[in-house]
Amino acid sequence: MLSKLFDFQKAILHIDGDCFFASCEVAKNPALRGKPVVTGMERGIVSSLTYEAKARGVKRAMNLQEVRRICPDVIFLPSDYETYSLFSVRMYDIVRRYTSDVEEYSIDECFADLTGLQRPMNMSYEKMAECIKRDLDNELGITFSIGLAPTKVLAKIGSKWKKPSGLTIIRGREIDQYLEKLKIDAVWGVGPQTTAYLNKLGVRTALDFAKKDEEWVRYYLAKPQLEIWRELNGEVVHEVDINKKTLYQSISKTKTFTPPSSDRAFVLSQLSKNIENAFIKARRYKLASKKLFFFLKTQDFKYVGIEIKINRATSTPSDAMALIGGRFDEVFKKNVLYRASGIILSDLSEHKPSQLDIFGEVLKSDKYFKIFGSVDDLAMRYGKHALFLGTSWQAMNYKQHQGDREVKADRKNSLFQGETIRKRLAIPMLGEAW
DNA sequence: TCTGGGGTCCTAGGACCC
DNA sequence: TCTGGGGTCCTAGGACCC
Repeated sequence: MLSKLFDFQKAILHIDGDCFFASCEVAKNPALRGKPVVTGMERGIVSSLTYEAKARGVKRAMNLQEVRRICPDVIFLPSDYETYSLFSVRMYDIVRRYTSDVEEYSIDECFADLTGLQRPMNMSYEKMAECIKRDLDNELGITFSIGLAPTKVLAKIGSKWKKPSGLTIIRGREIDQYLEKLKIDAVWGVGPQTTAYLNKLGVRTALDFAKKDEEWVRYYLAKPQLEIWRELNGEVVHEVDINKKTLYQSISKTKTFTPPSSDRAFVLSQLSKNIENAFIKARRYKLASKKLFFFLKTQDFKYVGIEIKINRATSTPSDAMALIGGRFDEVFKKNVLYRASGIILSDLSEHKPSQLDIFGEVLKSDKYFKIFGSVDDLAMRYGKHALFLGTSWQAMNYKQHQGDREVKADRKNSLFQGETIRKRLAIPMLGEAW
């Protein structure tokens, strides 16, 4: 009797940790409970914040000084991803006590499909949602907001409906009541561009959109929006996907430097450092890349970059810098101010020991691979960037100015040590050529 | 939110082939 | 040289998400 409408429909749960990172910190250290806690210290920018901090006017992406000014007793902590990941795994495991149909959507969110479980669990869907929430809140010391609805898009709306610590059930018959009060841009998958476009077409609320007929949607919009439209109308398009996300499709590293610069050597060294960091990550996951995209971001937020394809996948920055260095000037222009540089590694594959080829390139590349194996070992012992490319030198020693404060570039060990080791291993000063 | 960083997926259009 | 039609693959760029 409780959920007759669900008999013909799916029962999808969306579970969302409330201000997850900050909540993990509080759960880890109960003395912080009730205080304005913020994470993101390592970047000097607010990443996650407790409701106490929010109540004081702190917002995401706010910088350290600003936060200190409006909330002097703030507790600003560095991000601790290891801990957050542990909480994340515990969250998934608790939900899996009820159903194996769990999609690990992100570190603080998951979907679960409860369809057909009332008999085996001897519980209504509502009751299951309540139990899951109770277990999560009690066992993790973090509150969660949950949506229960016939589709993923609607379940997302449910979990956002009442925060923090809400449980919102959207039954098939009640969908319109919710959509009526929801602005279109609050729908999952509808961003600023689509919102502006839909507004122009007279669509303001999620209900305005859901009430359009299919022809209208097909005429004015594309596949992703058509799918959202279906889901808003209670039709399942996006199944809960229990397959773990496997390999990365891409690995990227970007860094903004302040103030912006038009100094070629400086900008190149920033890029070089990003490239090193990207490959450190690639090697950690035993991945090699065949496609490099490097870019610069101008002061007016335009991206300029070039894609370079490689015949043989690489996992070392030396290979990459050899290619990118030669083409850097196709992107870098004199007298232009740049505010960031970045690299995206894609076309990733598992790094395999290579075969010899007739050009000798492989030998050279393999040598680099071995060297960077040693670099990673050294990093484990002495800290990240104990050793780095000559081209990254400037970036490693660069002190960022942010307001009146100096932020040291992340360099834990003395440059001298790095330099010495670099010379001993005869890693070429790639920067010299450019 | 005048803009940090790391990702994924979709699509239009060109190249090339039969 | 001009004429059809259809398929696949790739790329560049856009849009969105956390």
